[in-house]
Amino acid sequence: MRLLKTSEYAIRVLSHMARNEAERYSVSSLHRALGIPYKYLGRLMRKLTKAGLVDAARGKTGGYVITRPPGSIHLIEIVEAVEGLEDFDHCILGFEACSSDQPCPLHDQWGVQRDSIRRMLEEASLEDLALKFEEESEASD
Amino acid sequence: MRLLKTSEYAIRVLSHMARNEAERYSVSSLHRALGIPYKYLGRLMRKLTKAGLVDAARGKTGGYVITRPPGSIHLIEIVEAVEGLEDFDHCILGFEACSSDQPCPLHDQWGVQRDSIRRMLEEASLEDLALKFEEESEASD
DNA sequence: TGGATATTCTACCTCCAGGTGGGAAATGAG
DNA sequence: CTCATTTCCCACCTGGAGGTAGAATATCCA
Repeated sequence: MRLLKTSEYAIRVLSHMARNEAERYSVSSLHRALGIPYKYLGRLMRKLTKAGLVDAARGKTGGYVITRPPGSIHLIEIVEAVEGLEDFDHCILGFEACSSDQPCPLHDQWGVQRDSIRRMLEEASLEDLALKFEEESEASD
Repeated sequence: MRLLKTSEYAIRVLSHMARNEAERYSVSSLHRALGIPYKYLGRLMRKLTKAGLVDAARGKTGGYVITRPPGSIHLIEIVEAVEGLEDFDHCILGFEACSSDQPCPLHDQWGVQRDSIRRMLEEASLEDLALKFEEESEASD
């Protein structure tokens, strides 16, 4: 009952980048700021680039930038890009045929839970997260 | 956002066994009834034996039997025996320090979801599942 | 007593997430 | 031009989930 670690990483990276929308972040600066393993982070950023969430520039002044306004990027999109959403349609008891026609004993209950989680990820934007993080760092001053 | 396949297997096996509380089920009969890979199922049954959920008997009339009344065994116990409950205390954004004192942006929302799922698994017993399965097989007659 | 049927054990295998290492290729600064 | 900094691409390693193979051990029954 959790996201893949890579999805967690992706959300943390992007909400960090959302605090300065226009700034170019290098892998090494993100690594220093967030403590995510350097090499692994590089591969993750490439993945986010291919997914169109960030833009990459090589060379000395290169780095990554968010492609769209943070308010328009919701967590569900990040999760989808990194690990896909297949598991959100998965029966909690693993029955292939489970559906509203042929429901497993927990079908309805689990459906409510799953939709609720999905809605949470659909409604939370990077801007929301970035703002909350701002508040926290101000509070700790 | 799903249980391990092994937890799904375990729930299916045990709710099947719950339909005839006193019967001894061999691995091969469970394999035939449920389609779970034979050898893998053997290892799972050994695990459930060590967890105390079933009792094993060797030899010609041997097999497995549920140790306690199905109404007293809840899904959360099965999940705990197979995959543990660590992930149920895990921050949705993966922050180590995330707590009510130092909440991540989604801490409260995710807490509600997580507790709700946990409660579903705590309240559903093997007896409940077995009864529902009975209803289904009657309906398909 | 011996065979048939059952659990049990050890050892492997494949696949994927997570993580590491070495070097390419691109690009701006000096 | 040269060099440092960056992204990019390659191969590899580890651990765990899921799955398979073969034999050892225990028990009933004829």
